[in-house]
Amino acid sequence: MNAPSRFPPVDEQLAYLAKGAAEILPQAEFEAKLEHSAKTGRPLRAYLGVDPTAPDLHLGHTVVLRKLKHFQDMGHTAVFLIGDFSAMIGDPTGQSETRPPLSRAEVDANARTYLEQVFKILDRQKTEIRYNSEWLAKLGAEEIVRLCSHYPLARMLEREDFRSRLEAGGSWKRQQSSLQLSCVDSPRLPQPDSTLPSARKLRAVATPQSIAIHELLYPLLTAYDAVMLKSDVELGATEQKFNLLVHRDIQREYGLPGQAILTMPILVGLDDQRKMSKSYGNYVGITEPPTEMFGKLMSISDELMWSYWELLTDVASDGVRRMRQQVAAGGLHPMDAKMGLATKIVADFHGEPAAREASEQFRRVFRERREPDQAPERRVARGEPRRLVALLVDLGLAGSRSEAERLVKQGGVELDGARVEDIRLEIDLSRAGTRLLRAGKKKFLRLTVE
RNA sequence: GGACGGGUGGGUGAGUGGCUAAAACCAGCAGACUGUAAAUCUGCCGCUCCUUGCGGGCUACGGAGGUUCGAAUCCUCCCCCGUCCA
Repeated sequence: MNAPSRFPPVDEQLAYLAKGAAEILPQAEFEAKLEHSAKTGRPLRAYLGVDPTAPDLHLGHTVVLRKLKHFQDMGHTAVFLIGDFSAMIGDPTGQSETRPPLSRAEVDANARTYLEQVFKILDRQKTEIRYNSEWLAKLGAEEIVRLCSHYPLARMLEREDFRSRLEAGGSWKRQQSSLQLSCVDSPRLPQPDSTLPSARKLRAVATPQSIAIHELLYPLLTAYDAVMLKSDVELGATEQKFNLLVHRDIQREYGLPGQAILTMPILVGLDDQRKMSKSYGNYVGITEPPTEMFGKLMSISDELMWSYWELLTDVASDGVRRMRQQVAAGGLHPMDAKMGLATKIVADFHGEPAAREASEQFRRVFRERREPDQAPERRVARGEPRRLVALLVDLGLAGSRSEAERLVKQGGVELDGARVEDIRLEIDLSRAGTRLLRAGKKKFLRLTVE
C-alpha cells in the first residue's frame, strides 16, 4: 500500500468527484469512505457496469465514463465491468422499445468495440476490466435462489418502472398472459423541474406492458456483480438509481460494507429536448470526424452548453460557473465559450491538433463565409457532361433527384462559391480540374475530374 | 379459445367512394435573420421524366383478391396489434 499522500485532500476530491453528479447516496457515507481511503492509503474501488447492447458510443455514454475517469484521476481504482452476461437478459430500465435478446456473438462484438472506444477516456493502464459472465455464467440454481431470498418482492415492485406498469395494467391475468419483454419508455431529463412536454407525452402514451419474472432478476444478478467486485462506489446514469441501490443492499446482505452510489444526469441531445440517443438522431458519435463533431457541438443552444461543460469536460464546476458569469456579464461571448467547449471535446477524441484544425475550419467556413480548406474530396473519371442534380445524387449530397432539385430551387447549392440558379445546369466533366460543391449548410465536397 | 377495437406517408394522427400524393401536428431540409447558434419568419418535405409547368408518368394508406367509370374509403379471405372475457 502506498502512502496516504498519494491522494489529493478529501474536500478537493469531493468537489471534483461531485461535479455534475445528480446524486450521491448516502452522501455522508461516501465522504467517510474518501476520508478512510485518504487515511489508510487504500484507493476506493469505483465501478461502472455497462451492458454492451449497441456497438457505437456517443457523447451521452461518456458522461458516466468520464466520472469513472475522475475517480481514476484522483488515484482510485476504476473497474469497468462489461455486462456480457446481463446483456443477454436485458435491463428493464427505461427501454423505449422491445429489444430482442442479444446473441453471444453480438455481445462479444459490441464488447470489443466498446473497449476500444472506452479508452479514449479511461486510462487503459489503470483500468480493471471485468466481464460478469466470469461469475454469473457459473451461478447454479441454488445460488440464484439464495440471492433472490435476500430481497423482498414488495421492495422490488416499488421501482418506478415496475410500479407504473402494474398500475397502468390493471388485471394480473393479462400480465401473465403476455410473455413480452417490452418496457415503458420513461425518459428522464437532467432537471426534473424542466420536464418537457415531449417526455410527458411519451410516458402517458406508452401502453402498459407485462412484467416477466426475469426482469425482476436483472437487478439481483447485477447486484451479484457488485458483491464479487467488492466495490466501494458504483456509478451510473440517474435511470440506474434503483439498480444501484439494490446492489448496495445486496452487498450488505452478503456481509460487505455496502457501496455508495453516484448517479449522473442524462445528457440532453442536440435537439435541446430529448436525451441524446442514436434513434433520435440528436447525438454526436465519439468516432465522428473532428469537423463534424465540432459543427454539431456548435449547433447546441447557449443554455445547453453549460450542462455540456459540466458533463463532458474535466473543467471544475467552479471554472464553469465563472465562465457562465462572464458570459452573463458580457465579458465573454457565448460563441467563444462554445467554441472552447467544442475544441475541448474534439481534442478528447482526436487530439489537440485536430481540434485546433476543426476550430480553424469552423471559423473560416461559417464566420468568414469562406470555403473550407479541407472539404472531403471525391474523384471521378472524365466523361460526358452531367446534370448537376444527377451529380449531387451520385456524390451522396442528395438522396434522390427530386431532393437535389428541391435543394437547388431553394438556393442551397453552390458551385465554386456561386449559388446555382439553374436546375438544368450541366457540369462539364471532359477536362481535368477541381470544383467545390456545397449542398446545404454543412455539406461540402471537392470534386476532382481526372 | 370467445367478444369487441384497430393497422394511413420518418412519428403522432385526420380522412368512410371522385375535389386526396392524402388534413393537422412533430421531426427533417432549404432560405432569411444571426454568433453555422437558439428563438422567429418563409418555403419545401414519395419517386421519376422533360419543353421546369398551378406539366407528364409511376408508386403509396397491413397482404392478396373482388365490386365500381373511379377505392385509403365498399365486399371476401389472410396476416398482425390492442382491449376485455376465459
